[in-house]
Amino acid sequence: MTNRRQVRLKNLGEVEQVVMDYVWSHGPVTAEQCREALAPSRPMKDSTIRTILRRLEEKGYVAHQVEGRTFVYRASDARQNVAVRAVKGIIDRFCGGSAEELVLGMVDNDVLDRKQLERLARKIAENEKKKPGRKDVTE
Amino acid sequence: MTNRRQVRLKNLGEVEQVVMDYVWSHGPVTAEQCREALAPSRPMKDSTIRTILRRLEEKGYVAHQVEGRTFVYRASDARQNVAVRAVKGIIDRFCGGSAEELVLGMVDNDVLDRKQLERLARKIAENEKKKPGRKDVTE
DNA sequence: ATCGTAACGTTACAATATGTAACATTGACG
DNA sequence: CGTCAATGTTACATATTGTAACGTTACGAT
Repeated sequence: MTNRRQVRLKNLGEVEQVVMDYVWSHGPVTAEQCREALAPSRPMKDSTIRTILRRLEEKGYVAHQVEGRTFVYRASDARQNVAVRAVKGIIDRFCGGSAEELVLGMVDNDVLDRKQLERLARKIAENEKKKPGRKDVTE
Repeated sequence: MTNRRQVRLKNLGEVEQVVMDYVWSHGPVTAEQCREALAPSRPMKDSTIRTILRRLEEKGYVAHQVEGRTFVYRASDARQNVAVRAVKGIIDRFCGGSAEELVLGMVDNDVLDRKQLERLARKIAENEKKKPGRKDVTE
């Protein structure tokens, strides 16, 4: 069985978030590319962006590989999976593990409307017919 | 229409989380009650717990009212609503606002399984017929 | 009225997290 | 061999979080 335990990702600071957004939307980048791209809205010295990237790597958000003699950073995991893990953390901390209650709350709070939820249910159901029994634990 | 903008709640530290869990599960408490209840697992000096509660109030998680000459603290909002707001924050930061995508990801990651989702859809649909436009989460 | 004490007010301090960056080293290339 | 790009190392200010000492105040018993 695959390892279910996901590393608890630490929270991101403001700039760290900005950098991650860039990495997620642009794919593998070097520190310099990153710096230049963010310069208009967020001017940073070379060493600054490198520190950020290094810390993001320590936190597990990105990984780098050496290409020639430059570091190319890429996201360790898709944005959405990170989001899901973050939500998982919230569920553990606030809801005693009940995701169902949370989603119910999301509907009640208009984070997710009924139409969306129903559409989701249908979509999932269809998907289920085509490729049945994907890693589902129910019975 | 009522104000939809909720104050962005700051994250909780470890002890802060513990204290909030206590307040959420036991209702209004004084600093002393809180201290005594948590003492077994988390011994704290009187001034310590009071500092925590004060900070929680600054962060908007609790509010106090004076009862005689004691402060009685109570949660400003139900645990579940806080969870939902936290998730909302995640959606903004990671998913560009798409809650639907997030929930889909939750299904893919077994945070929420298909049966739960379908049950939710049904529940919501039923509820919709009886009292359309329900609001508020009963904790 | 006085005083002990419960309850709050104020201030502090260490550890960590976060943003920002200077300065040092090193290796490929002209 | 020297330059320069790219990385390595170290620093430092601010904010957050956990923990707590010390100060002030006023209710209630004597």
